[in-house]
Parts: sequence; structure tokens; C-alpha cells
Amino acid sequence: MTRRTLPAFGLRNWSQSMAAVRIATAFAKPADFIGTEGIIQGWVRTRRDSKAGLSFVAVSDGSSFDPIQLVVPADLPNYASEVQHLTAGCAIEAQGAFVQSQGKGQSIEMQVKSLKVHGFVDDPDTYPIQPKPHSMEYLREVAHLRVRTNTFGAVARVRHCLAMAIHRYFHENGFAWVHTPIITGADCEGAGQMFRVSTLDFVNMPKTPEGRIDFSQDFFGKETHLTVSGQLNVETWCMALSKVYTFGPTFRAENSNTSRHLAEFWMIEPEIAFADLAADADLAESLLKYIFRALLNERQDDLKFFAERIDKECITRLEKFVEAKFERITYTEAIDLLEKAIAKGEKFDYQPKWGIDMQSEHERYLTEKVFGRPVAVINYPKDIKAFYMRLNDDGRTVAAMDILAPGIGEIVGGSQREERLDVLDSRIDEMGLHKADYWWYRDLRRYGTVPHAGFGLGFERAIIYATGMQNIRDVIPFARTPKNCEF
RNA sequence: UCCCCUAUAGCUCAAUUGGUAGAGCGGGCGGCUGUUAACCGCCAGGUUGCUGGUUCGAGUCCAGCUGGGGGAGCCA
Repeated sequence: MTRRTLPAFGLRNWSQSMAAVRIATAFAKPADFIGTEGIIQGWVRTRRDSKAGLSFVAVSDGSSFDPIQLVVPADLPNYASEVQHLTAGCAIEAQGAFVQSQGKGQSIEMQVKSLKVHGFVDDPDTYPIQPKPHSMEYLREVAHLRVRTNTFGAVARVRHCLAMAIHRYFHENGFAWVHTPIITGADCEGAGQMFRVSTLDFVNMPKTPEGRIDFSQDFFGKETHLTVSGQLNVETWCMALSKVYTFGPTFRAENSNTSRHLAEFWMIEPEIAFADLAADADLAESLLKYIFRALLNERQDDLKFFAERIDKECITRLEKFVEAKFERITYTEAIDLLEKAIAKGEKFDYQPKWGIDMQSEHERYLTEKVFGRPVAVINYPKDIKAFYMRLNDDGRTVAAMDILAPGIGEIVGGSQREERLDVLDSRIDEMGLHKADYWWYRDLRRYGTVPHAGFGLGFERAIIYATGMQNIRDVIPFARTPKNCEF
């Protein structure tokens, strides 16, 4: 019999620990493992004892949705003293032979020859993660342990799969990943309330002669905040590297209490030079299809679980998504569709009207009822969009784009940027902003300006869409929301 | 920030018009079984979120507070 791994238990160094078999690897190619010996390391899910002189211990190491079944014979020296006291959550390491499973439900299992318990569960009666259904709300309160459940293990693997697919997509398409700053001195990004970054003494604030807080004495010598977007910064590198993207944390101090908002979330912001809004929409469509196709290929086990327990539609929704062409309509056409819907008897709480932003109910109606799939809405009235968005020839709309998805609403928000300095300046003036604050951003329009475009993709919103999870707090390891920063 | 809902065993939930707080799961012990969120029996487990009020009597009604959820706004 081939011996794949080092036999001894106990502390081992990194290279030795690599010799342990990942459960996903054994499941992927059972024929390679049956008839060999190895080591399985993981946490107990369930234990069933048989009087035939053995116990079945289901163990997960997080590498796959399904746990592997260990068959533990009663003649092990620690059988009565330890094995029979294993409960959900215990950390163990088992050495034995991989064999074809005699039972249903798995192809390969381990016939255990020795088993070491690294850590028991102190009080099994109060261990928060029991082998039974728990509510999402309860699991949020034990976020440090919830990743041990089926649902959150699946979320974790899907999250990783999508993150890697995003980087792979950009890398394969010649984009450079840009690490834009987390701390920003631009208090003018205009994307909402910001968290202040300061080392000043709250009890003893330095004041200016006019009685204001003297930020010149603060760490950076000026008022600083956590970033609400890497866009303005990433545009600078776009003007040299042509195709760039950011993928990092973003912070919004808005008092938003919804299932779609976090105070700290991750955002992907590509920026492409020599590109217009149509190219921007193409990029968004291509990226989303690529990462969801990767998910369908790589995480079938987890998606199957989501389809069974969380959202029946999640796999078919993704399959339709990667095949179908995105619907693209203008804002003006969208308002038109909504007004026609009202004429046909559709009821909205708010009247859709050209010139004001669409309400959630309007966006929902378009993406869920009219099209039943993602829809890109472009060319919004300039007065409801940011100063940097490119003014269209009609003089009253800008080249903005929102991609709406069923069940979530806005998943992508982007635009072609205003590359003409004179137009940008008049937009800054119009909105009551100060040109001096944007001196370096304006420089980009003075030194080799070029049409360019980009968008922001909410990473957690993409995960919600892919999994059918209902609350954004359940697709990030530790959610930060108003009045909640536990863990 | 606004509107609505909600808080009972480790977890998920019951408890009629206000009248002594119960089940399933999980846990412990035993039985049975190459078992699959197994099955059968027994046992333990509660200051009903907190503070106050109404009442002979409050899990139940009222007020405030705290936590949680859903929706709206803002947005990704």
C-alpha cells in the first residue's frame, strides 16, 4: 500500500502539514486515493456510533461542501475515552486508509487507524453551532463560528471563487491592479458620508483662533477620511496604464439599515482609457459573465446547496445570466416604460418622472417584471449624477450607467468620465464645488486627456446575486453596519 | 433617519377571552443499527430581553429603554 504522508501525529512543520490530504482533493479524484494511506485534518460535523464496533465521524476541512466520512473502529486505544465523546466542532486529525465507501452518499471514506483530538468542545450543550438549522439572525451573533456551518462555508468558498475570478479576468485582459489609498485627504469625493481618520485627542481638541478644530495639528496636517471610492485616484493610473482596476475595501458612514448596505464593503472599480460608455457597458457585461461562469464551473457543490436550501432559482438564474445579452435602455426609455406600465394599471407608490431618480420600486419593476434579467440603464439627467460624468450632446443628460439586477437593484454604477477640462470646470461650478480641491484631477484633463470610462461593482452585491442569500451581512465575514462592530 | 413587526430552554417555536410555562431539535445516559441532519427510551435544562405600570392574578394588556428583523431614503 502506498504511503502518501508522514505517519506521526503531533506538531509538524509547514511542509509536513502539506502532506495531509485536503478533502476536496480526495473527492475530486477518488481513484487516485483509494488503496492509499493518508491524513485528514478537520472539524467534526457529526458522529454516529454503531454497535457493530465502529463510529462514523463526518469531518470537514472547509475545502469542499461535503464532509468526508471517517470509519473509526472501536479497538482504537482512545475509542471509549475520546472518540465516543466527539461532538460537533471538535478538531481532529486522523490517519488511515482511503477506501471505497460501503454506504450511500459518498464515494470515498477513510478507514481510520489512529485518531488524535487536537481540541474538544468545552460544553457541547451550549456550543453555538449545532447540527440543525439555525436562523441567519442567530448566526450573525456568533459570526466567529458561523463559517463552520454548511451555509457560511459555502458562502466563504463562493466569495473566494468570485474574488479570484475577478483578478483572473482582469489579468488575462491586460488590466493592472491598482492599490488606491484607504485614507484620503479629499473631502470632496461626494459619494456620501465619510468616516473621519484622526489621531487628535477627543477630549482636548486643538482649536484655531476662530474656534474651529485645528486639523493642521492632526496626523496628516489636514482633515482626512476613509475612502468612499478609489475612482478619482485610479483615473490617474489609467492615464498611463490604459486598463486598470481597484479591488479593495470601501467605507460609507451612511446610516443605512437595509439588507443591501454595509458601512465597510469591497468594491471593484475598473477604469479604461480610449473608451466610451458603450465600451464600459461591454466591460461590465463581460466581467460579470466571466466570473459567474467561473462560479458555475468551480463551485457546483456549493451552488447545489444554495439551490436546495437558500434560493431554488440561483443556478438557473446564473445560467441564464451568462447566456443572455444584457438589456440596454436609456433613462428616458425607462421612464417611458414606467409611464406606460401605469397606463396599463401598474401601481407605484411614487410617480416616475423625467428628471428625478428612479425609486427602488421602479428599478425592481424594470429588471424583475419587464425584463426578468439584468438591465443597463444609461444616459441619466445630469442634475442627479456626479460632476465627473461626461455631458452628452443633448446638454441635459450625462453618460452614466446603472446595471440593475433582479432581487438586488443596483449592482453596478458607472459612467464615461468628462475628459474636456472646460466642461468639467463648468460642471464643478454648477454643483457648487471648488476647482482648487480637484487640482490634480483637473491636471489629467490638461496633460494628455482622453475619453475614458469606468464603473463600480459591489462585491457583496454580486455574491448576493450569485447565491440568493437575502442579507448582505451574511456574505461578508464580519459585517459592519450602524450600531454594530462586534468581532 | 422614518414606518411596520418582533424578543419564551443551548437553538427553532407553542402557550385559547389575562388564570400554575410546553414540544421538536441539540446535550447527557441507555438500547438498536455500515450509519447518512438515523431510529427508540429515560434524564437534565426557564427570574418569559430590561425598567416601570394596570390587575386579585401578566409570557399575554400599557409606557419607556435595549437588541433583532422587514420596508423606505442614500448608494455599490
